[in-house]
Amino acid sequence: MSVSTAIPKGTRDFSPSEMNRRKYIFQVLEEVFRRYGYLPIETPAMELLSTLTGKYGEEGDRLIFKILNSGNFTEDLDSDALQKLSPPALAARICEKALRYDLTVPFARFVVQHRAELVFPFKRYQIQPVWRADRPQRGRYREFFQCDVDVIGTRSLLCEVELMQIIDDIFSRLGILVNIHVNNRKILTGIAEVLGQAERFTDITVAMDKLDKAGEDKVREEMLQKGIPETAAEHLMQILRTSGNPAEKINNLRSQLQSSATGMEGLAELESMLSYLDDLGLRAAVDFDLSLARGLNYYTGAIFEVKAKEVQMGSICGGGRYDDLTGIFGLPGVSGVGVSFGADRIYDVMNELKLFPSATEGTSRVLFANFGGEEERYSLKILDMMRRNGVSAEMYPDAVKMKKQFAYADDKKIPYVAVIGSEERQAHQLSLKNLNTGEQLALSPEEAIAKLKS
RNA sequence: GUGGUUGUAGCUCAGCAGGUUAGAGCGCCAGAUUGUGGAUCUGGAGGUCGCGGGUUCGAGCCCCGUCUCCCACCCCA
Repeated sequence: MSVSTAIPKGTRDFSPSEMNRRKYIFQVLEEVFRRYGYLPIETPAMELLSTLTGKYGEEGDRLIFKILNSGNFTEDLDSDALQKLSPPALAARICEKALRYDLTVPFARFVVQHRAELVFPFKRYQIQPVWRADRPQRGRYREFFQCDVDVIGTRSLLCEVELMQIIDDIFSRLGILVNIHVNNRKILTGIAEVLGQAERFTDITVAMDKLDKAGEDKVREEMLQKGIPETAAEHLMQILRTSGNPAEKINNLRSQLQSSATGMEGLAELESMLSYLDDLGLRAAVDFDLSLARGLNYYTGAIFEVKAKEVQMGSICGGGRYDDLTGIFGLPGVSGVGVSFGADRIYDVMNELKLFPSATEGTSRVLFANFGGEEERYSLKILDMMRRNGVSAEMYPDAVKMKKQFAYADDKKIPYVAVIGSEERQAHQLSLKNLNTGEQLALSPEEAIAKLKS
């Protein structure tokens, strides 16, 4: 009777070839992040539950993985309390830790905690897994990597512009064609104000966000259900129908949102950002998408979302500006902006489109065949010499049939096999066979190294 | 949290109206004269048909329960 080899729902093992491809994505991200002046940090997998709750909206709170306290955690609970407490209240009593849900909130906590040592504006990147107790499906995992870049400590719109450049840079390097959707929470606030429904902001944005997926009727229906007056819903629909290129949309909205100072400010910000981008000329298509809202309720300014053009998949990158995320940790008035790249979805997209370069398959450059005895000892020396000269090399550990050793090289996609039998050893040579072309040459160790490094 | 779907060899799946020792392809292992792979040929190993119960002379196939997988909604990377 053996224990099941199953792993928790929504988690995955990664094979060597998958890891090679994943590493490739991380390398590209990291290289670009560094090129724009961002530096790495890491934070723990778990945070105090109180650090995380209340930052992601009601839905988000439910999806936080909580960690049961150690010891006798029911000690101060009578059975009555167990029955009566709501799930969140009970969780607060018996769980003081939780797995991180994203990297932005831990980052805000980090900034406040280490503010004395940091140089502001602080630019950091962070590539770590996060956990969500969501129900898994296509492109959705319970454990996945986020790759965040954020600047905190400045309100400059140049940061938004820079993040857009980073997004453009990364996806063009990876070869993924994308649409970048942008909007501004202030514009959404303005719309809610103009509708006379400022206090229903969240309900309105949540409904609006579904526009492209569900359609007008469903959105209208949801709003009425949430108790928003029909006239306001109708007015919203009219505003959402604003069409044209970004500049036209902005102009059109200006006349509609005149009475909202916040809304006008959002439009000005967006316009300014887009004009910088016009100068810089991004490769990706940038679309002002009025229905883009984003559920994370800490965003206050610009918001972004990136979707792959050729694959049906949720967003592969998203983010925005948050004005007061550090406030709750005791440092008010510090504005930041950042985006998060979803490495796992990017992987899925690239896999589907076969975008991984063949170099990511790589392993050793050369396999030394093992003949055992004196030849084995001699081969080991040459092998060591290869490694000291920067050639990734390995020797088959057993002196088994050549057929089997060659098949191993073939399976591992090792391009060369070095054969050193008694003849080669006496001649101080090795037979180097290229498995792709079938060509086999008798070379000195030095010549072989030169060949393998080319 | 809501709705739907799936569960047979390591993988992808067949399995006729319930009837004898459950199949295929791929993969794996071993050979085709002992220093050369990816091809071909030959042979072989491997399954308590998700789990529990029921109906039946008899169940992979029917019924009930349960778990699981995947998909969609919600939300998001």
